[in-house]
Amino acid sequence: MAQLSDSIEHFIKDLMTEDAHVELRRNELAQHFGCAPSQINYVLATRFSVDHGYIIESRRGGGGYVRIVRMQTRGESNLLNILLNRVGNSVDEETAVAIISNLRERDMVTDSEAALMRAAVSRNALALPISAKDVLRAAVFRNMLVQVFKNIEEGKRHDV
Amino acid sequence: MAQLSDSIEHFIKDLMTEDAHVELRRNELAQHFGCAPSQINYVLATRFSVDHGYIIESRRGGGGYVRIVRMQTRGESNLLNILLNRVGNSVDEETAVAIISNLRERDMVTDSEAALMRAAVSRNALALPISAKDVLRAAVFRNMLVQVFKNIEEGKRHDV
DNA sequence: TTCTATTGACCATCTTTGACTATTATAGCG
DNA sequence: CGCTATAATAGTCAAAGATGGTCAATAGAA
Repeated sequence: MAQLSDSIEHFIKDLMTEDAHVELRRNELAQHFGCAPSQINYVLATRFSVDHGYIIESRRGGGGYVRIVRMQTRGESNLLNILLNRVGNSVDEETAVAIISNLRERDMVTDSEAALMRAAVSRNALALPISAKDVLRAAVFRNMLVQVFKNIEEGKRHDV
Repeated sequence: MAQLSDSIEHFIKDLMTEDAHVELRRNELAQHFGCAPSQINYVLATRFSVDHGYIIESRRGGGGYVRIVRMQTRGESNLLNILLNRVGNSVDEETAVAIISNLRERDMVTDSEAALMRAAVSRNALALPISAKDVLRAAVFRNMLVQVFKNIEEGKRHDV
């Protein structure tokens, strides 16, 4: 069944056969397919999620865009999902630190990056008068994990 | 998608590759880009703020000008204190992002590190059912700032 | 029925413009 | 020379324009 969503999905994937990322105008794409703009979001959410190995970035306003970035196609994208799952909605510092060490051992982050991540999830960073520290840490950490994997795919690790 | 604002930003930064400051006529620049003069102010406000590491000086009337100066600091430990102070107990995302881009421009963090930091302070990371997001962001961010400087100190930036 | 897909109304964010304001230099006047 | 009018600049701010995001209701497929 050539659903609209499927067509849009294939259209985008065709655009990505060369490059690991595309940038497009949500409204243009919607117009091209004669559908509501929010349909594009639906496709992105259901077919280009982190689980599927993609990351979406976007910007509103004049000159706005939606960028779709493909992450690993091999075992590691699976690793990201495992880690995100492990983290879930709440992690303690010990676990987070362990995961970071693991990423370092796999050489997926540099020493500096690992240190930065530890800084962000440390007790100290989250020493606030709120009780949900683990929840918070998980939210921050998840975001950073996704970022790490995106960097790897974009080949941005060996910069400067 | 070279936005007008982006073009103007790059134009100005190109002018500054040599010198740490440029002086220009607002109206001339606006005419060069075929836009309203106030557009220039918009670019200055959004891309050349103090948090981005620039200072704007200007003068009206005949022979008026706009001068853009890249801030310089004596020694990095001093900068750390300035930034920690700036962050204080609460920062909004915009400011945090500006500071991160400032660190990047000074080549004090790599692209990956900057991206990690952005991930940690993003709205998304802190999308929690608590109201004190800015406070929280400040806490996380302060910790990362300290770490950045520590990384530099330890000479660990130029890692594989 | 239940899961997936579509749409539309309403929201958030970023950019660009224009009308109005503020400041400074200079030419002309007394 | 001192004052004033005018011209030449730049600044502010709010409105309009240009995008994209969310979510709940509805429709369609399995």
